[in-house]
Amino acid sequence: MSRPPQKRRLETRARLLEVADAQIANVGYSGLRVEDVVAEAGVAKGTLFSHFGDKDGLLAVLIGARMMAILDDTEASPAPQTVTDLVDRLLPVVTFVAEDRVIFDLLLRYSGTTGTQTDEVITQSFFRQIALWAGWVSALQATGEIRRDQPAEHLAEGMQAFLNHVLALSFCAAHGAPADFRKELGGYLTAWLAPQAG
Amino acid sequence: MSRPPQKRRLETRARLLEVADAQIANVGYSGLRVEDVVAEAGVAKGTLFSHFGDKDGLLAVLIGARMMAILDDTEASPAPQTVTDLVDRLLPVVTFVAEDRVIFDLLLRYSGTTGTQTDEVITQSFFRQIALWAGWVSALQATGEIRRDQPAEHLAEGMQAFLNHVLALSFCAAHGAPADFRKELGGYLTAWLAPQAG
DNA sequence: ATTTAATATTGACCGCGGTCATTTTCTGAC
DNA sequence: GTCAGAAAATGACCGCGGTCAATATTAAAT
Repeated sequence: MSRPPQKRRLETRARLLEVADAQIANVGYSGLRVEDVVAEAGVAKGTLFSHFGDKDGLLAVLIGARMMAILDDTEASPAPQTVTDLVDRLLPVVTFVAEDRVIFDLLLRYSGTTGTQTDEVITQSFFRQIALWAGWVSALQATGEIRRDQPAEHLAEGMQAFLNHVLALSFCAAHGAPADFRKELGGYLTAWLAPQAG
Repeated sequence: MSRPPQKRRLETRARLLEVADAQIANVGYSGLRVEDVVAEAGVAKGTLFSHFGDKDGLLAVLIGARMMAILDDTEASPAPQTVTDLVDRLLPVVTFVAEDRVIFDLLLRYSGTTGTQTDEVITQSFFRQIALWAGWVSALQATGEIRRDQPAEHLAEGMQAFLNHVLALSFCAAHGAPADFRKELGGYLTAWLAPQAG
């Protein structure tokens, strides 16, 4: 039958993640090459794939970890008091996602799946982010800063939709997302989240 | 200086597109292999890349053409009279985009760029679609079916944002988009487009 | 007709992600 | 200790997108 993973396997996995993370700091997510990772980690190619399935699986773990770190910071910071504050709170995530097209694509790909082994972290980070935003929205609904005619979770998912949209357009065009973020997404969101009668 | 393309080149390009389109009917967009296309077209590999840059460039032309065909049909049909009608009018596009993950990715990638040679068609189709939707929205704003506090173009882009979001989530989850389309996107859009005071 | 220069095409070659039968290493049973 | 069997790791191999210096074709100039 199936036994728990052995010590050696866990060490190999940790070393692969460590090496990949270090190399990404130099060449970026798009520039990462599997052969370089296994060479520096001192393992064979097949070993990496047996751990993470494919290259995206490896990246998903690293990206999920960074998303979690960003969410840790964000949760530690004070809650937004206005819609403008709320939009500003999204900046760290947007900046990270805009760092590399690969990040955007992978978050889009893994964010909705029920967690398997490889995409566990990235999936959790996604739901955690929506929950965090919904909490903010709910608080601002109470103060009348945000419309009350829709549930906070619904509005939070809408925020995600707008964010994806602007990021996608930003990747298409030459300009990076963070620079124009406040103008474009800010305009969408403030209008959309504004209180309304009925 | 630069001369206009020669007859032979145009013929080669047309043949490549023809063959690729036929093969896609069998194997789907994801299943298309460059080597098969050039083999059946009777040209060398490098020729294809000199025409379309990369595989995505070839697919972009074909996808753009299909988008244009869908838009032709849609424009020929009667204009929507209600928000529900409007949501229904989006179905042909959604069905097409959901046909293959590659379509979604490529539309996202090329839709915002200023037209170069390869992505010209897909870019035009994007702007045409937004303009078409904006026209519908504008008409429904006049009859009071849709909120008037934002310009029609703004709302049309928002529709695009929601549509992308739902499609992305649909690709992540197991269920296909068209089935749940009316429920998810319809819910978002009707609430968002509803008239409001202020 | 011949030359000339731009254009169009070729096909050998490469990079890199991914596979899989084989070998090595570990763990528990006796 | 040693033997059996599972887990882990190996490395030769493959598929396929993409490149590029060399070659062939075309159209204009003389």
